[in-house]
Amino acid sequence: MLKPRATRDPLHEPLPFRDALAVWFGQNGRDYPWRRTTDPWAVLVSEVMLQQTQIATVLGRGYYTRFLSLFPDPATLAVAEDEPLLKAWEGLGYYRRARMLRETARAVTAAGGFPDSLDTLQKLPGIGRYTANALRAFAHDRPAAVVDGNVARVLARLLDYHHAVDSPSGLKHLWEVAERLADPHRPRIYNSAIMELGQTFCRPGVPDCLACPVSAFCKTPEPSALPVKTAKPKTERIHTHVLWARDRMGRILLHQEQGKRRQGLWKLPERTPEETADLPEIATRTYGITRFHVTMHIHECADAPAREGESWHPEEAIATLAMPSPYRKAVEALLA
DNA sequence: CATGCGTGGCT
DNA sequence: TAGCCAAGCAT
Repeated sequence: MLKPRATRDPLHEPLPFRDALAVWFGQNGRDYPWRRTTDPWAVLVSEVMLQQTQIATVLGRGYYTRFLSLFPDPATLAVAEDEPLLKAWEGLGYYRRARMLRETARAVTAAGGFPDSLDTLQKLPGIGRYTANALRAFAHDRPAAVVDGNVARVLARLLDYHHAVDSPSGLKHLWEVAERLADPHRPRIYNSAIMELGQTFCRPGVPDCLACPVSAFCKTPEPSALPVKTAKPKTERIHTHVLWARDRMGRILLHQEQGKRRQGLWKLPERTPEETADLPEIATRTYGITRFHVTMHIHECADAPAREGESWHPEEAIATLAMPSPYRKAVEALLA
C-alpha cells in the first residue's frame, strides 16, 4: 500500500486543509436528494434515516422519497397513526427511530417551527449531537462540526490516533478536533466533503491514499490499521420457534410487539421448544440481529388459541402490516 | 460507561 | 462463511 508522506498538519494549517476539501468536493461531490434542499424537515428525515444505515439502502429502495411524499412536513407526521408510519419504515431497521421522529415532529409542530439552538435541538427525541449539528450545517449552513463513522475514521488517520474511536473518551477527543478543523465559512460544504471523503478514498480497510485530496495532511503511515475500535462481543447462536398457524378461514396468526423497542411491529407468534416439539417443522430461516445469529424454526399448526397480543389476519391484510424483515421474508416465502 | 437496537452489502 | 461496517441514540 503506497501512501504519500505527510508534509502538513491540518490542525496547524486548517485553512489550506479546508480549501483542499472544498475544491475537491466542488468538482466531485455527489448529488443526493437531501443536498438539493435546505428544508430542515427534509434534512432531518434524511439524517434520521441515515443513522447507522447506508446511503444505498435509503436511496436504492426509495425510502426517502416515499416517506417525504407521505409525510411532507412535521404537522403531517405529527398526526400519523402507527401503522402507516411503521409501514413506511419497514425494512430500514431501528424502528424506534420512526416513533422518535414523530415525537420530534409533534414538538416542532407545537412550537411552530424548528428550534435553532444546539441544546434545544439535542433535547428532541432521536436527535443527538451528530444529528443536531448536521441539521445546523446542512439545513442552515451555520457553523457546526459533525463526527460520524466516516469522520471518526478520517480524523483517526489524519492524526494517527490509536485510541478507540467508539469509546466515550475517544469520541470526546474527536469532537474537539472536528470543531477545530471545521470550516466556519462553508459549514455545508466542509461537512459534506469530509463525510464523503470517508465514503470514497478514506474508506474502511484499504483506502485510496494516492487519489486522496488531503493525503498531504495525513499523518498515519498505516491507514489500514485505523481506526481502532473496542472489541465487540462474539456473535451468539440462538434458536427461536414460531408458528405458521392458519385457521379454517385461512387467516394467519400474528403477534404484535408491545415492548419499548419494536412496539407495533408484527411477527409470527413465538413458542417454547417444548410447545412446538410435536408440531411439524416446515421451514427454517437464519438471520442476524445485533449480536445474535438466529435460527428461526417455523412450525405448522392448523389452529392455535391466540394469546395476549396475538390476533388472526386474512392473507390480503398481511401486506399492510409492518413486519421486521426476517418475518416479512418468511411470510412471503410461505404464501408463495 | 457498556449495551441494545435491524438490516443489507462487502470483504 | 463469519465478521465488519454504516450520516447514532437512548438508557
